[in-house]
Amino acid sequence: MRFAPSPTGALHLGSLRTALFNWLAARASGGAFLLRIEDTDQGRYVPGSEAQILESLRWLGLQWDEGPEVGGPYDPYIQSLRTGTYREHGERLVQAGAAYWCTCTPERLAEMRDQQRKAGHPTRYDRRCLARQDEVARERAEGMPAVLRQRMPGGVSRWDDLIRGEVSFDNADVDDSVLLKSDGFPTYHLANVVDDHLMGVTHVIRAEEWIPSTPKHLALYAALWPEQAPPRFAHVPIVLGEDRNKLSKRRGARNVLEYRDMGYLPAALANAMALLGWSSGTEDEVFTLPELVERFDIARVNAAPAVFDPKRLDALQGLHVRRLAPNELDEMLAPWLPQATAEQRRQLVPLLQERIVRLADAADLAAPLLGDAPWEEGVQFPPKKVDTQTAAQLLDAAVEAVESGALDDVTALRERLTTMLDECGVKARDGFRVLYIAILGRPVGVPVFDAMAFLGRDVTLQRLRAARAMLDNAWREP
RNA sequence: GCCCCGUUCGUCUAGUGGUCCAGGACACCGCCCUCUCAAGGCGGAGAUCAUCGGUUCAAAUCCGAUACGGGGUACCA
Repeated sequence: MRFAPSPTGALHLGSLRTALFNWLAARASGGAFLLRIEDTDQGRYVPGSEAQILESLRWLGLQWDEGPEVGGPYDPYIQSLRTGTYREHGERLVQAGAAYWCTCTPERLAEMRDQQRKAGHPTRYDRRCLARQDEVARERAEGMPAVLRQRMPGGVSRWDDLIRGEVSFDNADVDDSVLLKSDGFPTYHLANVVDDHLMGVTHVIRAEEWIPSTPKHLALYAALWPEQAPPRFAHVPIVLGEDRNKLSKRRGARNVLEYRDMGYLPAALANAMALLGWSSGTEDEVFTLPELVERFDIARVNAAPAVFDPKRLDALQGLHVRRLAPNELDEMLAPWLPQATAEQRRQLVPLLQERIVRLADAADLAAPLLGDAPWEEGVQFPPKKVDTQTAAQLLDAAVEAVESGALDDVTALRERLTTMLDECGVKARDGFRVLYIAILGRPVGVPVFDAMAFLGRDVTLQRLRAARAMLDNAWREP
């Protein structure tokens, strides 16, 4: 199984899923996962994108068995370093009568296609150069730019797609594609087939957009290695955005590294992507990577395109976060809470684990505990259903209790204050909002008594008194 | 234009001729729990299985046509 991205940009969710399915299929069957960089288009090459792709795969945990950096028996795994091989195979195709040189200009081709379309015919090369190969050879010798074209055989192409079952094409509808460009680089069709064969690829798992060119690949395998069976093909459906179009950067699709930087867990992202088009067949849906490997079967992948739902990713992410052992989460949170000491983080984890989705959420939740707690813009104080007098009384009682060491037993403190509020006729759920605002600066957040214990006596008293002072001010300026 | 692929709740899906007047998950709504927010538990609403026709005692499941969606049609991958 191989994943063969082209370095024309960062790794997006669509290609990520293709990579994931390849990796899972390889791991599930004990096969090798091979990574190959298809950089045969010099015009579209984006510097740095290759490194980004590798980093994305590594972050997700999709380790490749052969490929860049790790090497392997068929090194190099970068197509721009293998151009000699492609030319040799191009030559072999010419000898076998399966390819021919062509010197037609782009202008002529465009005009030809125009007319074919107008006449209601499929657009395909008219083989003008095939009929004048001697002349073309002369032109090439004179330095005229030329491309090598595949000579598509007649008949019907069919294959048993692992995902779609039998697919067939009338070869008369398939074009004589360019195999070697005039700059000497191969196109995908040639490079891909040659490399997959030479590298021993047995299963080609790629996106659906390759279905129409599979007949070309099949013809190439047959011409080059007539004795051997071509690899099996599995064409996975496209991932769509919420607008039902193919995910694209322009429409706000993010790349893998952006999800990492937002604080998603690699396991959650992989889980969400696996569930797009695949299901275990049971009602379980939350899986780690090893659990996916155990259950994955490429034949269970759906043929229909799937819409990516970020809400589903969030839900899965929450479940994965809660599944983590406290010390695992602790470790993962470290980069997000740089100002916290190891001990503080350890105390924070139980308060955060059930409340965060993205790891980045931890920073917001913990902010009032690790630094100042400025009051949220527009916060109502005292809050609804709590009169100023009760709020003052509550804060006074809290101050007094904390002064006499109540933070050693916050449960008792809570009970005391609850009783006090009862006597004032205010429900605890309403009254404690006063405390939330005083301590955290907003009416919601981590449990306030735990927060006070975390902050310690001095900071707690300071914040309670500050809130108390606000009430006095409010009195003086009605 | 030509070719190919697809079509089950808003979304992801289960379902491979009878056990499906279609099951689960996310999202949504309600209730419970509760110091807030979450988390968790329970419940609700939500799909004439794209449409039409055929095969069959029986069809979401098999066949055909139509519609709609998507992909391809490059010296991009």
